[in-house]
Amino acid sequence: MDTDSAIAIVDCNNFYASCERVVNPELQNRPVVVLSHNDGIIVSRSNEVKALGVPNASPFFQHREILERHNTAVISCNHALYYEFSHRVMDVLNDDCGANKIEMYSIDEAFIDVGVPDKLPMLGRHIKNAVFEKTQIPVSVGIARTKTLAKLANHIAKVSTKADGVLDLYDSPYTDLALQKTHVGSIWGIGPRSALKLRDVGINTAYELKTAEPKQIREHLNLFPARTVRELNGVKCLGMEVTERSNKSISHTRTFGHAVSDFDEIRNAIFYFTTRALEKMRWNNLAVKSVTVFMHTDRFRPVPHKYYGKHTYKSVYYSDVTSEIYTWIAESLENAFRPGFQYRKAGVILSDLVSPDEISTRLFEQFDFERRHSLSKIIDEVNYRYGRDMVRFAALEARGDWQGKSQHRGNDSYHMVGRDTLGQGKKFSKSMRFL
DNA sequence: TCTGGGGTCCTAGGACCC
DNA sequence: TCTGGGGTCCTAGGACCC
Repeated sequence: MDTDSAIAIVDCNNFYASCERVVNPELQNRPVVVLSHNDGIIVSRSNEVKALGVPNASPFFQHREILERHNTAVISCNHALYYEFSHRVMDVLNDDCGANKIEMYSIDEAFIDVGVPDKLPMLGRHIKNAVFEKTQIPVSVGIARTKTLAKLANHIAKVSTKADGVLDLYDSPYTDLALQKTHVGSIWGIGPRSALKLRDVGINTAYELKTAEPKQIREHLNLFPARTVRELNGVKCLGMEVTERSNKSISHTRTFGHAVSDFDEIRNAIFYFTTRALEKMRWNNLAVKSVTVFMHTDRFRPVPHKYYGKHTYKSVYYSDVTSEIYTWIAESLENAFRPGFQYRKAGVILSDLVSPDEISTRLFEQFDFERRHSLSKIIDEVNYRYGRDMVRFAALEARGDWQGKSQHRGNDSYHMVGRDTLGQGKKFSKSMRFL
């Protein structure tokens, strides 16, 4: 790792809300919120909504009134749309920003190793302008010696009118001042729990954390915050992760529209989740050895009986064959399910993933395995081309009472765009995370 | 009435072995 | 009453991120 090179982080402002504004310009002059699945919580806010004091990731119903009073556009999330814009933004960064290396960190953020150019602020300004010109998505750019400091620079660039979206702290005399003005909980990697513990030992600002004894930090927190302290001091501890890394787990989980206690209904949901997760797994060319099924009762409101059920089935070999993995899931489901509870949420997690070339040959079953493997692939293909679950196994009941509803769906046409562009996303598939 | 979903990494502690 | 110590592997849960 080049210890001198500067790291920029480019972060899209209010990404989901910004995407919605690009495709619907009438939203430009209105406050905008984007809601999660089932319209449960707010996952993206325009600046106007932030100014109203509505926090991110908070339940929509708690803020409905104030949002309506301010004529806020309320929109159900449309992931296909955000994927599409994510690719567009990443393409600009790839082609047009003097990058040595790019790490796509999330759907709306990328770290860029920009080497050691003469005029970093000018480069930052160029990146911001280029992305906006070509995608209409506003971004902020933070530049520094380490990822943690770059994140801080970005944070300030977003809120400071003087910075106007670009801040360079690479060799800046203002770095310590910026750290003094920043609450320790705003530092990347320091969450609410750690911030409380640090407060107990008299550390409140990022600057106090920077100048703390690493040993003292290790005594109170764990390894990661200790690394954060060194990063605040300009020592690179977190490198660029440029190479594609395959997922360590793939999951599909949902909160039900209402409480469900019937086994068959839970079973339908679980097999539906499994099917979605397996599609994603095969799309990423992976096979699985461990599957987990879980279900639990309502976390937020009192129920007669609480229950958190979970079971992991560990196979002795890997597979990517739907019919086979269904039998593992069925066993986990039987183990995790207890009758008599009001379930509110359930899910499936695939872990212990590996690419199929590494699957050891199963001599005695080889023929049958190959045959079923091809069948799974064919079903994926048909569903991809003609729509979800056009072809499916008898175990899968696609629709059920358990499904919730999104009330604020807008134009659905972008769902097709998402499908068409799935392939182009491959090179960025490494650490895709979703809000 | 209405409280998300998809990830990663780290650690403490139990089980087991010699 | 006495009742090792060191190593490894596994797992559940915590913390964090977007």
